[in-house]
Amino acid sequence: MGSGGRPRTFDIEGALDAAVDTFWRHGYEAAGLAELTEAMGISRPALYRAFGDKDQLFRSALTRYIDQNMTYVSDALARPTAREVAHAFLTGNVAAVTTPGRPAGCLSVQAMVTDEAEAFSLLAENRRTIQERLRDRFAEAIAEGDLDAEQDPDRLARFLITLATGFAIRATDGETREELLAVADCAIATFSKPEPRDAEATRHGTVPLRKAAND
Amino acid sequence: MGSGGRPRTFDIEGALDAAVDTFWRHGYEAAGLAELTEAMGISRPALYRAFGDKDQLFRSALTRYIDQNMTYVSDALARPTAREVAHAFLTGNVAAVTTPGRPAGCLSVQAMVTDEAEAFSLLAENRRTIQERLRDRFAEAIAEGDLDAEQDPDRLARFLITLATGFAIRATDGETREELLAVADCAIATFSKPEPRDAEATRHGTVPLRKAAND
DNA sequence: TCAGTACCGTACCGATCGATCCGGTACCGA
DNA sequence: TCGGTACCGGATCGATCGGTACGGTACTGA
Repeated sequence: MGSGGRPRTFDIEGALDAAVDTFWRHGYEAAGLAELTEAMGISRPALYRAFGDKDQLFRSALTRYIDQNMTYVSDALARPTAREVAHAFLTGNVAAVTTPGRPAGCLSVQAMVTDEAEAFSLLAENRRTIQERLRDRFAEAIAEGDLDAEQDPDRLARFLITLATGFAIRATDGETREELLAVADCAIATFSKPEPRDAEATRHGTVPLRKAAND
Repeated sequence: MGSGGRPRTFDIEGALDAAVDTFWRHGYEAAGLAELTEAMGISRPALYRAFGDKDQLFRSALTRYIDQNMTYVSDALARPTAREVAHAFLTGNVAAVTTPGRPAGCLSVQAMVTDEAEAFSLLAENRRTIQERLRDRFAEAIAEGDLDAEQDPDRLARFLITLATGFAIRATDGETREELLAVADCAIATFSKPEPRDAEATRHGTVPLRKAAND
């Protein structure tokens, strides 16, 4: 029983990186097999042998993209205060979507064009996962007294995710890193501390309202 | 020489509306001729005779979409205070991207997948135009004393556009209108008035308050 | 040496893409 | 009545889509 066979003649991770770049630039539908194989430097059958089909290749590429380009999410969540979490998340996102030498925007948003394909659910699921991690982190911050108790963790998490998603689109519109960072600063103000002595000022800076329905 | 010819047998505006819906649901690339012609109820050659080619059809559809579904932008800009402008813009956008019976999201964002096509520039240009109108409006608000003079009109406009763009994506992720409205309320707090002391009625933003002092 | 295995890539598959050819038809003014 | 014109749509175009069949090759263990 032979365990061998002809060895692969290309670097599979290098090829995957090229696939990430291609999907990132053009999205799922617009990235054709011809473009993919040319960027990856391999033949069409080699792609199918190594990665399955186009959909599986995209899933592999998305996983690698998340591992390599969204580490700022975990980094942000590890910050000690809610305000720092929000700040690190937004600035990290801006940096990621405006990295020189890489395609503008975010693969998770850029590829969303997939017309009700299976891959679509992966992207929304990724955003939902990050949103849940942010929400849990802000709930913790409230429990610790780090964040105003009147704030809704779910709403704050949604706020950050929505803004970050907007950053990805705006970056592909040509917005610069500095411009997006300035926008991020607008949002940080939402994450004020309880300010026990001057409660009224805190109340002014935030907007207490009906809590969002969560499902 | 005859000026006539066989009359068109379909409603060209109705067909265009169907095209808007199809592009809205699937984006530019994913909306195929077969799907378009079926939705529009006309044959393929009829489409080309009436609208030119696919690209020109999309431009016509985008124009009609803007005319019919983005009136909230002009409405928002006409509000008396900067805070009301911001509030009306964001809530109007949320309503537009979560209208029951219509596709979730925004055609201008959904169709952005067009792989460096000419149509792409139209979409970014549309966002830039709106951003400029908001910026001018906020500059005016500062001049009138309606908005804190330390605010940057350009940054505020960018902030709203970015958030609205994010709303469009998040709506297609399945976020509900209420959830997005709650997020919008987060952002309204940024538009504070020059004199923070008398600001008490910042509830859920439904009741915009005019500045008690002069202007 | 030789069967087994997994890689290689040329050439090709059916389906679908956007776009058009062309014979037929309905309306105009002369 | 008739030439001119513009719309009608079935049939079809070449190009490209995602995906594969297949003959050839390089490595394994027996």
